Amino acid sequence: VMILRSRFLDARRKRRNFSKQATEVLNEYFYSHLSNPYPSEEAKEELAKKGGITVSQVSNWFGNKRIRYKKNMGKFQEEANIYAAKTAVDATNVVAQGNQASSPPTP
Amino acid sequence: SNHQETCGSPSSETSPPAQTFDWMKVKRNPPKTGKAGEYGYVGQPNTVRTNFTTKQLTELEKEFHFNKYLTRARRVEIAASLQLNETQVKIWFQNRRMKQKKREKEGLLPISPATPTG
DNA sequence: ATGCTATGATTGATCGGCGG
DNA sequence: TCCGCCGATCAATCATAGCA
Repeated sequence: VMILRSRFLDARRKRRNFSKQATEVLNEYFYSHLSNPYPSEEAKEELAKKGGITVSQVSNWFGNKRIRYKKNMGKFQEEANIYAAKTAVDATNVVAQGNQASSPPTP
Repeated sequence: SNHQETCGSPSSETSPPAQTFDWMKVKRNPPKTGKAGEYGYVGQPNTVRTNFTTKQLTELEKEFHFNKYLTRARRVEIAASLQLNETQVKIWFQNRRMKQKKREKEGLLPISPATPTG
């Protein structure tokens, strides 16, 4: 078999989990835009900058997050509640929202 | 430059952030890549992503370095040569071009301004 | 060490929009 | 009207990281 899957073991060999900061920023955006978690290219750049990761990584993160979220919504309820409380800027009621989707109130 | 999509029918709005929005219901149609071609016809859509062999990938890569874009004629040749559909060859080249574009873009400023956080 | 889950990356293929 | 391409995304899978 040899499982030609070898693929020369691409680059995904050694990966590092994102920092707490990055994960925090990404989740905040995701759950505060749960009705439409599709950040624009511009928003991705913003998130990438804040999280200290690349735009591609932001895209990958959202891609994985969306798929895994809808695949098993129940598993994310707890997480959803946590972030929903942090920032509630759901687009379902966006009418005249200003622009504060990002500005963690210093505790 | 994308869809807007308004929530379909989240049911009760007085519930926690557990609503079901349209994007959660999105479903892709199964691939119509009726591989086969060797022993005849296989009307049964693959339903699964085709796994290209190392050989096929090597040939496609080689061709890509020669030409980033394919002509109809060339596509037919390669498809027959590698026993793939013309569509698969076409799609492979499109994905390959996008991949190249991404690589070029990243290999330009992946250098982040120091991150002492480790 | 062993086993399972979480997660980032890769990639064949789809979706919608454009242009020829 | 049909076809190819682009850009974004989906969906399945790979391989490793992390935890018990």
